[in-house]
Amino acid sequence: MATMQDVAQHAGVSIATVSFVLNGTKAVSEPTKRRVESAMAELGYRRNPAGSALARGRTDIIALLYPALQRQLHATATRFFTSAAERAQERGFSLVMWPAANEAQEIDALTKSGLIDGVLLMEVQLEDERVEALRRGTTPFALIGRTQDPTGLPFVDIDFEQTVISGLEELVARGHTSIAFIYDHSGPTTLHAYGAIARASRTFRDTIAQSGLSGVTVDCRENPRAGREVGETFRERYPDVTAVLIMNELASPGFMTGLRQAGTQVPEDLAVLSLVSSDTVASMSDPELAFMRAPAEELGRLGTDAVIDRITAPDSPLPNTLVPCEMVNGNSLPRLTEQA
Amino acid sequence: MATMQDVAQHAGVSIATVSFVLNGTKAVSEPTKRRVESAMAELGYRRNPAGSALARGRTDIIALLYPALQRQLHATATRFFTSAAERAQERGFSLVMWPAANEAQEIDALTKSGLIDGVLLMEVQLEDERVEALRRGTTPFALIGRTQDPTGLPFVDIDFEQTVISGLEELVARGHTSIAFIYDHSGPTTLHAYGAIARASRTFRDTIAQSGLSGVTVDCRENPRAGREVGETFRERYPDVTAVLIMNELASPGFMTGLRQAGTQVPEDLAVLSLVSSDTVASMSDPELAFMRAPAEELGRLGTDAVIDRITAPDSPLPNTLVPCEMVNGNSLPRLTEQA
DNA sequence: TTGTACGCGTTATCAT
DNA sequence: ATGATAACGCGTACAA
Repeated sequence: MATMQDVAQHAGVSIATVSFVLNGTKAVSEPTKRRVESAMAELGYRRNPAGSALARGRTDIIALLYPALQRQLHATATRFFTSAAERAQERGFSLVMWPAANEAQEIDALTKSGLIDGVLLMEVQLEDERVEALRRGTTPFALIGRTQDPTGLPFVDIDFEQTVISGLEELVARGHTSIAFIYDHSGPTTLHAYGAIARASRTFRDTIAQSGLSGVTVDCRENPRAGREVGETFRERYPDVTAVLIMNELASPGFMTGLRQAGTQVPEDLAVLSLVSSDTVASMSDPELAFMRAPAEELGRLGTDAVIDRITAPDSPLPNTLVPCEMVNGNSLPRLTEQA
Repeated sequence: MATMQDVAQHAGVSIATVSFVLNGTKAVSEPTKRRVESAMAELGYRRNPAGSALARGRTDIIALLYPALQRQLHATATRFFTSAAERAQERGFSLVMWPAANEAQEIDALTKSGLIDGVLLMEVQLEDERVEALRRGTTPFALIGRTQDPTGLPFVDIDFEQTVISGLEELVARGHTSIAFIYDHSGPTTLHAYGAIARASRTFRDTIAQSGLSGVTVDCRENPRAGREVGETFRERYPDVTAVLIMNELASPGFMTGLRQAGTQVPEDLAVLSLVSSDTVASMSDPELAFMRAPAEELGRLGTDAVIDRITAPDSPLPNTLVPCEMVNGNSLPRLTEQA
């Protein structure tokens, strides 16, 4: 509750001097600096954010927008959040998770509220009205993910193209030539149609075509029950397929359960590789899933850096970093040595 | 960006009048009220939160503290968050999820920062230094959960006692007399030792003793892999047990997988009821788990109401509401009619 | 190097 | 019923 005024009196200096040592705004002689600092310590002084915000026109608060109301907040998203928050703190900002904000209207309300200096948007769709809303506005922002044409937008994203290619290589290295790709097809009419899926599925199709492999795509909604249904009929519907890439973290445990239910052995009858997943979910299945781990921590950090850079240096170049997933071995793929 | 000054000029009134109509502080004649309101609309005026916070000494921001860094943010927690945020908005507050804050020190930093009017604390342990920190401080708060002796603390919580009793009744009604209770025993030395587990396990023991049933408790860490290990050896280690209560959402899918791996049929060989869980996780297993659904939405609302009441009416009685879980049928219990 | 003084946007008191 | 105006706590020209 002590104010700068109190500190100034206690140290026998003016309020301006206190501000200078607090913010490093101007040089202050060592002795006075010490006096001020010990006065602050004694009084337990803390800067009042409201006063500071009013004077500077900034709050140093960043909102992480995640459409949790519709999408399940899965383990991967948690890792984004915590790493982003840590990085923000390192740079003197508070990053908090802001609820809702699924629609452009809510974005406008949030940005115009003045409470927020910047926005970090997750789960970006190919066509995303929230991105348009941010673009129209003046609040600094960055995307974790990207729209169809991210030109002129600051973003960091998973390198889905590279991830799918790497995943396919893992399968091909094990001799597979008939491969299925499972993901949620619900399409651009739903919230789930984010760029991740569009980019990954396109890469799958292109790579399959170029390499003379045989590939099919299989639809599966993002919940365990849907995964189970697909798993139960998979062998029957796709008898020639020997390997699966599944990019659907929430459905993957169900899928594995469904396979087992139908007597399909993994990896003997079917090899499975889960794309863009996490240790927690991968280890729910038996056998434990081999998976490509989402680089959540790194993207959280990079995303936070991107927003803060937009805030503090609006003229800095737009970041557009892509980070691939990292392969983690499980027991749902045959061992490579068998083929080598 | 329009200020009250702008609105006042536009409407031909004083800045004070604008404030009055904005806050309903004092009566204003209909005609002037209209003029002011249309001026606000035209200019797209929005109150500046920093200015307001400075003048009122309040920010109208509530922090939801969840130790996401150590604990997985599971589906149930998401439901808490969204319902709490909704309720806060209805009452004119912003509720945001604040990262970290696992330790008393972080609580102090947060509450003294002045950014926050109130705190809603989740995952409360029986002995919780964070609660002590809140108690020492002056920031209004409420708990979702409770400590060993919650006297004098504002809290809302799941009625674990009732939930366990109801769960046992479901099993007894199906003729089971030898029952296991699976949960994480890691104990008071870890973060996981929160009141939920302590209360539930005590109730289990007490009820078993009083009713002449046979019961055992089984340790299992909160991750799918641990669940699987327990599942794989369960039948062998506890051949007489015919029914299981499992209060460990993260481990439950692994447990079911482990049972199946070991050839243990559910519910024929073993009936399973998951306590304090969610649809998403319950439906990951096959057969789908019968479970007692955590009343997350209701607790989120009640918790938010509790904090806001502490803020706006510090003399109001301390809330201490308990809400039991609701039974949801799955396929992991035999049908009741078989026994009736 | 340090101090004075004004402005940031709102709220609330005290006049009128 | 409405208007002037003094806080609220901090940042920063501008002065000294």
